[in-house]
Amino acid sequence: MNQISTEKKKQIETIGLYFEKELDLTPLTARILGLLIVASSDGLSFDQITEVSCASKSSVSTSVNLLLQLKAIEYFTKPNDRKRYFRASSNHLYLMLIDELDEVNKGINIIDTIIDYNKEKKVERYQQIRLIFREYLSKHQKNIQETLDKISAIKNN
Amino acid sequence: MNQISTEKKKQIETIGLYFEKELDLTPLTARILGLLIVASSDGLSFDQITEVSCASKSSVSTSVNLLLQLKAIEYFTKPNDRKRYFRASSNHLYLMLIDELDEVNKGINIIDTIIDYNKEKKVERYQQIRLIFREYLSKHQKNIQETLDKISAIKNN
DNA sequence: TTTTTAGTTCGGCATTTACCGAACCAACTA
DNA sequence: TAGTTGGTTCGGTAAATGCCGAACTAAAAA
Repeated sequence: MNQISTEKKKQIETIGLYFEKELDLTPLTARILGLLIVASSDGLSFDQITEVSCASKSSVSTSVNLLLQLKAIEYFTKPNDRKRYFRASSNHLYLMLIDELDEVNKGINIIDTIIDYNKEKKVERYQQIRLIFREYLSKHQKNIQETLDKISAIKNN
Repeated sequence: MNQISTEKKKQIETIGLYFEKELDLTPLTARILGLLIVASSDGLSFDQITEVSCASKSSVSTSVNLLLQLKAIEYFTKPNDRKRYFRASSNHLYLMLIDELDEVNKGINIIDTIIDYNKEKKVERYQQIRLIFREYLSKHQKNIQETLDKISAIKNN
């Protein structure tokens, strides 16, 4: 990762923006995650991250520690090398699903309340749309749960 | 909507927080949407909104106009009454789905890129998780698309 | 015609966000 | 032991966000 192509930089940016939204990360933290996803699985050192991300050591420190805490990234060491090398784990996908499931469950509670409010109201068409949306949420919930189960199965070998 | 129970206030808050995240609204704008969802379909006047939401006229003006523009709410008038009455439309659900579809499509592009990067890398387990996640996104995409179609069908009577 | 009503516009301000630099520390190295 | 390496901590700050109040406007009412 000495040199980095313009193409890859664009990809890092795109991936960063995506995770920034999905995982509620700051721009820099998301960019670092993007970087470590795109980077080779050999990992990047702290210094390489600061260099490529064009950020200060302190900011990188904060971001990296947050990502470690979220288990979105992990580190390893090499023999005769004090440095830690960071790489993306696959846990950010799992994390996103957990978050999403939580959000969907909230959504289900809310839509159920709203449906209940409007049980015998006039605007029937709206209620119909709400019920369709409710069905969508149920399917979505099931899809997430099944995916989480599959991933868990792999994690536990 | 002269009096408003503590229970309802809590619900408005909860709904507000939900739409704040899903539709990227400011706290106040989201609270107003929540309020109009919970309120009776008779609608609330501008003044009632300012009163219940405890916000300034200027802030309410900005928020209401944004929600109108998003078609998340709509207004109607009563004979011999200059006021506009606002109520939630069902379009916020449609809006959320459009947003979500867009996000899912971005996600699919990204995960495909990542899968491609790691085609012949060592950490096979990660790749497996990525493929499972990819499958989840496909299903999710299909679910959204089908829901949008159903809602469209109703909208066009 | 004057006043009131129903809202809009715009400048400002308090708070929060996102990042930085400088000082610091702990462990290894010469 | 002194210096270097690999980070961490913490105070500060520029910019963005989110809301407000005061002044304004267009239309209706008196």
